[in-house]
Amino acid sequence: MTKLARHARILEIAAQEGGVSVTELARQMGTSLMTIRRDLEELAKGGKLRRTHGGGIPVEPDVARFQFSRKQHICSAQKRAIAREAASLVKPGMAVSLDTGTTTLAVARELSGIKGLTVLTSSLPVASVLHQRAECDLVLLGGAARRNSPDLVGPLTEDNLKRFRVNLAIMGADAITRDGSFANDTGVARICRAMAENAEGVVLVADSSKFGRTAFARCLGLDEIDHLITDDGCSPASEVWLREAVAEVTLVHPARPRTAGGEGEAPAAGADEQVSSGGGGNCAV
Amino acid sequence: MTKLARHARILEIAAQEGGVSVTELARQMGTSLMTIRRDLEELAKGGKLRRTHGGGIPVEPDVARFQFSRKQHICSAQKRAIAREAASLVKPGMAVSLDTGTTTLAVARELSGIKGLTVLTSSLPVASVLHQRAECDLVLLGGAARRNSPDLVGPLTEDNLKRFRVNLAIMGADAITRDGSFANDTGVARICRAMAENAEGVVLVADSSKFGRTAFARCLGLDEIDHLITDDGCSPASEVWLREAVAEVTLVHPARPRTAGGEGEAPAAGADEQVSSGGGGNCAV
DNA sequence: AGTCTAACGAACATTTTAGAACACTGGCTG
DNA sequence: CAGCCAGTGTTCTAAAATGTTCGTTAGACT
Repeated sequence: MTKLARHARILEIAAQEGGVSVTELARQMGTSLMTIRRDLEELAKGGKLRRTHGGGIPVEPDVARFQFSRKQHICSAQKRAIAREAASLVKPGMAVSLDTGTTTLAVARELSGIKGLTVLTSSLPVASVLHQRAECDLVLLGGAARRNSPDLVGPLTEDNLKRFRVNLAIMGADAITRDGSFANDTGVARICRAMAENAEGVVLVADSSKFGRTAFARCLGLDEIDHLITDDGCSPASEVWLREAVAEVTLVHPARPRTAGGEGEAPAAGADEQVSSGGGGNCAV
Repeated sequence: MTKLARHARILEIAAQEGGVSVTELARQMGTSLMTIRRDLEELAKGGKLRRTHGGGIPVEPDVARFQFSRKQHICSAQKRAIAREAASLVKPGMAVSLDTGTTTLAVARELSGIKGLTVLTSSLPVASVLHQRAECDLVLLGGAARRNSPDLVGPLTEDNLKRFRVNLAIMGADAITRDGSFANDTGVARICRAMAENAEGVVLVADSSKFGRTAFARCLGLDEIDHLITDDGCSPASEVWLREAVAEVTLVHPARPRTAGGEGEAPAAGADEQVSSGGGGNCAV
């Protein structure tokens, strides 16, 4: 085996496996360790590989990243609990649409593992979470990219939505009042309405901080919402009118840790950076 | 698993999940807790991660990332030169469409600074590069997300394309023969055709390694291409039939450093170009 | 507020790897 | 043919990485 052949093979393996080890390569190619080291050194010098102790890894994997404002750590425990509840409504094989927002993003994270899903979304973060999940068909709605927000709006998005029917639309809101759910952006509100129109069931996910505040654009009337999922932090008064107007209301209790997995989630809204020790349970976003 | 490989993985998980925990990472990577702690310490020291009790959170948690295959570094000098040449065809105020591929991605990078652009794309990396560029209106075509590639295909994408007319379609290819340009994916090929149909001008960007190889799905005939931009590594024989079939062909010289403006280079039609006779050169992909 | 658990980080022991120096091989050129 | 040279293997020592133990401390629970 010639040097160039080894180099090519090393790069191939590195790309495929995500990394190579000197000892493993030497064994595989029947050469000495020193030879492999010299190979790696050369490849690293040429920028084709990143050298590590004991081996090498491919150069920076290419990522497309969409950055957006960082306000998402707010109410993370509540959002996580709400998201779990919402995800429990999604059954294998369903088609669901997710609109933009931090809470729906949390839902997307919880959807992993549900098989045979088809997900329709206008949110790039949601798409990013579900992309490459083997069990999920992902359809990204077209549209104009909002400048400071990684999601798509506009007539194209709305028209695209008309082409699909989903079992469940899971949507967020910036504010909820007796008059319905509201968003700060009219484009987003229109998407929200379009999603609701093309879904059998409409689920609204929103932490309790959304009650009693107000936002610019109306999305949905409370009577259009089939199921509202929020946390137990809303005022008793709100709960009364909610239960009157919305077909089904679920209050989740984020503070109370759940059995499986053992996640002791940080309770307070102020504790934005707590990563609890337990299982992977740390949804800082 | 080596140290750097772990570091990369940790950052990846942190970005995707919104946080990591020491115990979880140690279990997942089969190392001791202390090793993970030292990893996190190092990452935190480098500013790549914020350390928390029990784990860490990404410094920029609010990022949508789409990972894709790591072959971008291949022929990067050629691609860059080609991209510059292609970008020089784009004038302020134009509407252009970009299809998927590493070369078109390079073009997107070179487009920054051109004012008043409207860009239409089915590629998430391209979108990510252009997103938040103040001078650019970005329309992402809807569609099904391809599993191992961060781009969108399918009937929705094709239909969406029909709604727009652009001045220039800038497209890549996986292979180019006398029969035209080819892609490895039929969906991508269809998008390519749809883009060409709705554009006043069609520019094909492809490094010379694409010649003489073959790919599965045909995109465009050579007569449908208004302008082909490639590097000087293609064989003289290829150059002959290219110039016969394609309206305009530009060969760029990546080795020869260009002046700052990037536009000064002559189209090199008659210029003495030392074309390496080796055929595709050393470009693997 | 007090107690208890889990995480932390320092110090040390152990294993693995790096890299320099030198020897060997086979093909090539003068 | 001798010499050269790139590539390779071998040996050895320093350095790096990792695991383990243990006293300390930050958070979580009551």
